Amino acid sequence: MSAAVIEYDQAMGRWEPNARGRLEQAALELYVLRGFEQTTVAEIAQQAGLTERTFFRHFADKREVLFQGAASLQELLVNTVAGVPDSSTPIDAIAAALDAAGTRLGERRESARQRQTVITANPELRERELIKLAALASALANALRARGVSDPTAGLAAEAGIAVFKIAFERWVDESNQRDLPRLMRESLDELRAVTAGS
Amino acid sequence: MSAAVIEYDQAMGRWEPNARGRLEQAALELYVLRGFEQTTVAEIAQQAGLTERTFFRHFADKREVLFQGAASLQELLVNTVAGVPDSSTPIDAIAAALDAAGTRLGERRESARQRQTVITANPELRERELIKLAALASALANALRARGVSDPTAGLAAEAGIAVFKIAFERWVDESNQRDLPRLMRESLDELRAVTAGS
DNA sequence: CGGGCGATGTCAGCTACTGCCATCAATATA
DNA sequence: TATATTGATGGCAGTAGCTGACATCGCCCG
Repeated sequence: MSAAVIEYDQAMGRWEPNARGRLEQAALELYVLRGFEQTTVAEIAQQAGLTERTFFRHFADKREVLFQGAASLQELLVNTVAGVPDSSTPIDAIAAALDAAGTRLGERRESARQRQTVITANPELRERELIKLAALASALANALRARGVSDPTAGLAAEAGIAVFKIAFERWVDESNQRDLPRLMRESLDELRAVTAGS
Repeated sequence: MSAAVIEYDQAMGRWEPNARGRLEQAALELYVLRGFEQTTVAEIAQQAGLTERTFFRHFADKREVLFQGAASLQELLVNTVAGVPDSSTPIDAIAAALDAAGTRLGERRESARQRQTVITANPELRERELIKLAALASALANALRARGVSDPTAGLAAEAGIAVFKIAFERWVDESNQRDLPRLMRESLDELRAVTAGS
């Protein structure tokens, strides 16, 4: 199933709709096709029928175009933590957030895999991914503090949650197994509980 | 205590000793003085009495000059995990590694603080720091697997260990408290145990 | 119909980073 | 002692990411 490669090029005038979306799609296609480093921003812009300068008005840099979903994922995590019953422990709130994230990300498996293949193939993109995950951890910690969780605990619970997220997502991507992402999240969290208890 | 600002400049000929060390020192001084972004590689090289081209022969990029200690820290962690008694659990091995790392890093507190101030002030440097920490986690996971720890557990224990490392180091840097770094590592690990057990 | 306004184009410029080749100094070798 | 070799450095040109300044275009609003 080859994704349709749509070319816009110079024929299109200005003000065709959804410039940002066209740039995103063009970037992903080219990153998959030739690799991240071998793709220039000028090429992306050309394929989207725009100029390089316009690309940088929509995205802070060449990497950021791959991480547009991060903001809404962060919002999902924070809202989930905020919406959990008052009686819940910090780790329960984290578990709920991981479940929500797993459900959301698990929906479009193939596109997630494709994107992740591009990212893991390039150290610069790995760096960007890691700082996005760190931002998620920071937001989770804040959400826990808003629930009254005290400071070192909030940070640790958030970091531990993101660690589980990373491991579960990694397993989900490279294994060709049947377990879905929310299940892997729960299993990984249980394994973290087991390993920290062991001593 | 102001660090002596040594200038080499054009007067020095080639082949003055320790070019790499001079570049490191010049870079740190300028990053502290003017900030990372406001410092050009040409300026660093000039202050070290070298050229920009030579800088890039010693360091892969402008950020890498701040992360030379990472390799030896990774070695320390891996060796510590490898040297722990066979009877130890994974989390014990991690605890030992964190203790060793805390002792090592705790020795030069002021220079660590200075370096960390530069890093946290700049997102690009934060990204580099995070990928170095991810490399530590990966190396830790490998060291655990070499001890026979099975796969999801090894990765989770390693990630959890690095999470504790991050939190403890952060506390050590911004608080002006008396607790030393190894102690903060132990306390943070205990808090992680407590939070994961809660549910 | 005209003027404001936001999105885009155009252009010049800086800087990080690389490849290629020349040059230098120390060391090995004849 | 003279010379070849070698490793580190300099010099230079070039690419690409990214930015600032200004012009231009199309839409909307009065």
